[in-house]
Amino acid sequence: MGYQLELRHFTYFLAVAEELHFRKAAERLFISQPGLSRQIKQMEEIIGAELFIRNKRNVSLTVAGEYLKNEIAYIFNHIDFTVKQTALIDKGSEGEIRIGFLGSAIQTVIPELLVKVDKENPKIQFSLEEMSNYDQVKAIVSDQLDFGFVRLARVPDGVCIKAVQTDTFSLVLPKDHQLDEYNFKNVAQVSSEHFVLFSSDYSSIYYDKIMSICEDQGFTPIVSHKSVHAQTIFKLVESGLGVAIVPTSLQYGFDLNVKFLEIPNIPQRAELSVIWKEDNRNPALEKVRRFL
Amino acid sequence: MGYQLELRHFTYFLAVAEELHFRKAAERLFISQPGLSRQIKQMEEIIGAELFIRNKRNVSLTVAGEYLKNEIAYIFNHIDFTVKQTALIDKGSEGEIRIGFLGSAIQTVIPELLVKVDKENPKIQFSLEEMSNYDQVKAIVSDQLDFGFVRLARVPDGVCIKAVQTDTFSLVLPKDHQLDEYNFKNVAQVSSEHFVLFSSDYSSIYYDKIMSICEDQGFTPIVSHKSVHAQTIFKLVESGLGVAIVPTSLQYGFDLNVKFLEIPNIPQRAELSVIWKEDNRNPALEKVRRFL
DNA sequence: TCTAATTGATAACCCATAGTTATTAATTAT
DNA sequence: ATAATTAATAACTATGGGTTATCAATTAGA
Repeated sequence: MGYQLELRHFTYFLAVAEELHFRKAAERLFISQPGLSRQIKQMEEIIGAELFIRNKRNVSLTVAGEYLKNEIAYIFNHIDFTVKQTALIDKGSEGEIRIGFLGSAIQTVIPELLVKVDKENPKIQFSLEEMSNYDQVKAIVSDQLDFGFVRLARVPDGVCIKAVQTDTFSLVLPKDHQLDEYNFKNVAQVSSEHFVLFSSDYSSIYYDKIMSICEDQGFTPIVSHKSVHAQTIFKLVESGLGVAIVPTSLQYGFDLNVKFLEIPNIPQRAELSVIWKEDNRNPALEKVRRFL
Repeated sequence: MGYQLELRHFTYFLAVAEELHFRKAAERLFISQPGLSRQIKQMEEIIGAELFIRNKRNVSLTVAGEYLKNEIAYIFNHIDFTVKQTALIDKGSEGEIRIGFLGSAIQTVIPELLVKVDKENPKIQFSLEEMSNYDQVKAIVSDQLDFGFVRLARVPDGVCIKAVQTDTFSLVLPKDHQLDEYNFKNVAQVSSEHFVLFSSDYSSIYYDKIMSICEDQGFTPIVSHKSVHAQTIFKLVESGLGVAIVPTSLQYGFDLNVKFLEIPNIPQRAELSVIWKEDNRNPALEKVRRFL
C-alpha cells in the first residue's frame, strides 16, 4: 500500500522481461533473487496488473506485460535523451540532432543540410549513423533517432515522411565496357549480363524499382551478387562481376574505375525521403525541419 | 557518485519548478525542506546541470531547468497513461484480438461477431487475416493467433473447437446452364461435367465432403481445377471451365455471373468452427468468447 | 521410485539512505 | 539595530530495499 512506482521498478522489470528468468535477471542487476521477486510483485500491485506468468519452471510475459515492456523501453530512451539534452543545454549547446541515413544519401543531401543548419545554429550538434531503412524506422519510433534519410514508400502511424530528392537511375559499367554515352540506348543492351544489386532487405523499394526498369525493357535480370554498400557494388562492377543500376547521384564521391551512363526515357525515379516522429520532443528538431 | 535518478527526483523537481519556493514545495510534498533541498542537489549532480538559480531570496529556473520541466511533465503523463493502459489490458477491456479465417467465413459470421464485440468493448482492436485451416492451427498453437475460423473435424490437444455455423451445400453453375431450380433434382445430373474444387490442402474436410456428396450419387467427379479462393472458383465456373459445389452461404457477397442451386436431400453439411488455444493468456479473448 | 538440482516465493534480519529536527548564514523588511 | 524571511548544513532517525536462509514445487537422472 501507499508505495510509489520508481524507475528502479522499470529497470528490474525490463531485466526480467528480457531474461525471462528471475535468478539470471537478479544476477545481471547485481542484486539477490528474493529482492528482485519482491520488487516485481510490488510493481504488479502498484500497477494493478499481472505482468508475468510464473509456473515454477517457466516465466513468461502476459499480454499486458508485453505492452509494458515496449513502453518502458521507450520511456527509458526518452529519459536518457532528456537528461543528456538538459546537460548539453546547461553547457550552452542547444542540443543534439541524431540522424540516420542510407549510404546513398551522404553524398549530397546531408552535407548541404548540415551546412545550412550550422550556419544559423552553430550550437546544435549532430550525430550521424549509416543504417538500413528498417533500422531507421525502428529507431525513430523508439526515440533513438530524430531524422532518418530513407528510400521508403510508406511509414508507420505517427511517423512523418517528406521527399527531399528525386534522382534518375544510371547504369554502372566497368571502364572498359563496350557501351558508352554514344552507343548506349537502353538497358536491354545489357540484358544478358549479370547484375549486382542492393540487397532487398536493405531497401526493398529500391530493389523493386530496379527490377521494374528491366521488366519494362522486356527482360528479367540475372542477379549474381547483392550488397548493402554502394562501395562494394562498384568494386564488384569494376572487377567485372556484373553491371549495376543505381541512383545517378552516387557517381560523385567515390573514386572508382567504373562509368555511369544515365538511363534515358524511363519513368522510374529514386526518391530519397526524410522521416521523423510526429511527437518528437527534441527542441532542436524544429530548427532543422525548417530547412527540409 | 553512484546514485541513480528516480521518479521521486522528478516529482520533487516539478514541485519546486512550479512553486519556485523550496519551503512551499516541501509543504506540498509533505516532506521537510532540507530533505527536498538535498534531493534537488543530488539530482543536479546526477544530471550534471544546474537546474535552479537560488540567490537566498529568489528561486528561478535555468534554461536547462525550463527545458527539463516541460519534458518531465510529458514523461509523467506518458507513464501515467502507460500504467493505466497496462491495467486495462490486464483486465481485458483493451488490446488486440488476432483472427484468422477461411475466405468463406468472412461473409456472415465474422462481421456479426465483430459488431457485437465492438458494441460492448469499443476499445478492443481486431486484426484479420485470411489463412488456410492448416496455417490457422499452426498459428493458434504458437500463439500468433487468438481465434481461427476453420472447417475441420479434429484439432490438436490444447486447442478448443466449437461449431458456429452449419450450412447446406449448393451447386454452382454458369448463368446460362440448362439446369435451373425447377429441373434440378440431384448432382448426378452433372456427373459428366468437369468440377472446380477447393484445394484439399486448404481445407481437406471440405474437399472430402464434396467428394462424398458425389459418391453418394454414384459417381466420382472429374476434377479439372483446384483453387483456394472462392472468387477464383466462381470465375472459373463463369468461364465455363466446370461446375462447383460450395457452402450455400457463399452466394452472398460476390457479384458474379453464376447461379446457385441448393442441393436437396443430402446429409452433408459445411460446418464452420471457431478454434482457440485453451491456455491463451490474452485477457481480451474472454470478452470475445462469450459471444460465440 | 527415489534423489539431486533447479525454479520462484517467503520470512526474518540488516543497513543504506530518504527524511527528520536543529541550526546556521545570508538576505530583506521594519 | 532587530525581526523575519530564505535555502543550506549537520547530525540523527527509521523506512524499506537488499540480504541470507529456507521452503515448496517441479524436473532430470539414477
